[in-house]
Amino acid sequence: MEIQRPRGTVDLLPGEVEVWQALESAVRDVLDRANYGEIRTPIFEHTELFERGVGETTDIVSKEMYTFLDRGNRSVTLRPEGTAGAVRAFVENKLYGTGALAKLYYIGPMFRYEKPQKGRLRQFHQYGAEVLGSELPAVDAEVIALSLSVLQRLGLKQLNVELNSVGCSVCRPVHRAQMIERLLPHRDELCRDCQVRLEKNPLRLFDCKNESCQAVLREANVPYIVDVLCGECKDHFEQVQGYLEAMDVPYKIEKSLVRGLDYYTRTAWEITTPGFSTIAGGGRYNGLVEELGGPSTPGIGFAGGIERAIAVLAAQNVQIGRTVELDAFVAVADQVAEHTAMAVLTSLRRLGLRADRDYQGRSLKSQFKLADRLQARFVIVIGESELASGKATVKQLATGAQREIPFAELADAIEQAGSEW
RNA sequence: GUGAGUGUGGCGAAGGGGUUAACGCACCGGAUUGUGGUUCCGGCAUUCGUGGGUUCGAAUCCCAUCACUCACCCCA
Repeated sequence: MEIQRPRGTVDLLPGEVEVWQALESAVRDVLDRANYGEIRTPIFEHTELFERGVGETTDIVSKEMYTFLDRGNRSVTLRPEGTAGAVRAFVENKLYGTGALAKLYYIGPMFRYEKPQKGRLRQFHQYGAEVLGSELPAVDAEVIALSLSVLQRLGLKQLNVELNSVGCSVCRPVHRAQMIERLLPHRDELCRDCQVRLEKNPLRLFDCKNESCQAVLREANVPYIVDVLCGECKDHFEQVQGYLEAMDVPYKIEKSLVRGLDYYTRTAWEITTPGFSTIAGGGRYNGLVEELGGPSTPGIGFAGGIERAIAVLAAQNVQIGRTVELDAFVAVADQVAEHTAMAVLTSLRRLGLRADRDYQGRSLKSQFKLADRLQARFVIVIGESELASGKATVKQLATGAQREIPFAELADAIEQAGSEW
C-alpha cells in the first residue's frame, strides 16, 4: 500500500504555504518591534521536563504526550507546548545572569497525541512569547496586547480578549479549600469528570460545560476565584486592567476562565472569536522557573495556534500572503533558440524577476496556454526570426499588445511596464 | 479514549451483485503556416482505500484493517 502521512499530520503545499509565511512574518514583525528575540529550542525534550513543567495532572501530560524511548533508553517527548522548553533554555543558558529581562518568542511545531478533528492535529503549530524576570502588571498588559496585536495585524476581526485571574499560592489554596468544603456534600450531583476535578484541581470545575454542574456550583454558592483573591493578587489584577484601558486594549472579565495548565498564576486570558475554539491563550507563571531548577523568577507568556488563525482568516475571507504570478514566461519557438532562451531566462532571474519557461517540449501554442495558466504578465517569444533580428517578441497577456524588444533591454522593459504598454 | 459517518480517475460525483465503471471540472492533444483566455473535436480509471471472505460472477454483500470527517473530552 502507498505510504501515507502519519495520522493527524498535514502536508502544506505550494499555494497554501504562502499564507503560513505571511503569518510567520507578521508574528516576527509584531514581536520584533516589541524587542522580543526569537528562541529555537529542541522539538523533543526529556519527558521529565513536561511532567514537571506542565503538570502531571494536566490532560496534556496524563494522556496526550508523544513519548517514546530513544536508542539509549531515555524517555523523550515531542514538545506539546512551547513554554516548558523556553523556560528550560532560559535556566540552562542562564539568561537570568545578565539581569536583563528575557523577552523571547518562538514559532514551530508542537505535538499532542490526540484523536484528530476540526482544529486539532497531532502535529500542529504555535507561535508564542514569554517574558521572564518581571512581575509588574505592566508586563502582563504588554503581553496581552501583543497576543492580540498579532491577530489584528493579520487583519482578523471580532477578536475578544477574555481575562481572568487565577490567584497565587496564597489565595488559591484558600479558595480551593472553600470549594471542596462546599461541594463535597454535593459530590454525587456532579458529572464524573467533575468529581475527579474536585479532587485534583477544583478550579477546573468552572470549565465544565455541563449545565447541571454549573447549577451545583451556583447552589453551593461557590465563589469565583477572582472574587476572593488575596490583596496582592487583587491589586495586581486591577492594575493590569488599568494598563489595558490606558492602552486601549478591549477585554472582558471572564470569571469562569481557567486555563488547563497547572503552572498559571494570577493573570490568565484567551483570545476567542465567534464560531471557533480559542485561537490564542496565555497566562502568568510565577513559580515555573523555580520549579524547573532556576532562580525564583516570575514569568508570563502566551501561545497562539497557527492552524486556527489560518482557519479564521479563511472564514473571515482575509487574504494574506504573496501571489505567485510570473513576471515573464519565455517561449521557445524553435529549437535553434534554445541557448538564447536559456540565457534570457537566466538574465531575467538575475535581475530579480520571477520568470519561467516550458520544459516539457510543448508546442508554441501550448506554451502560451501554460503562460496564461501561470498568470504570466509577459510572454517572451524567441525563435528563428528573433535570433536573426536580435529582438525578442514580447506580448503582454492582459492586453494582447505585442512588441519587439532587443534582448539586452528585456528586463528593463518588463520591470517598467505599466498597465498601458 | 468513547460514539457516529465516509472512502470510486488530479478534484467533485453517479452506480447498492451480471458483458466496455455515468457525468462535470481540471489536464493533454488537435481545429493548415510561430501566439493564450471563448467555442468545437478527440484523449484521459484492466479498476472502485487496503487485505481477506461469500458467490458461477462483487465497486456493489460480509469481516478486518487503514485513513478522513464530525461530536464528546480537552485544548492551539
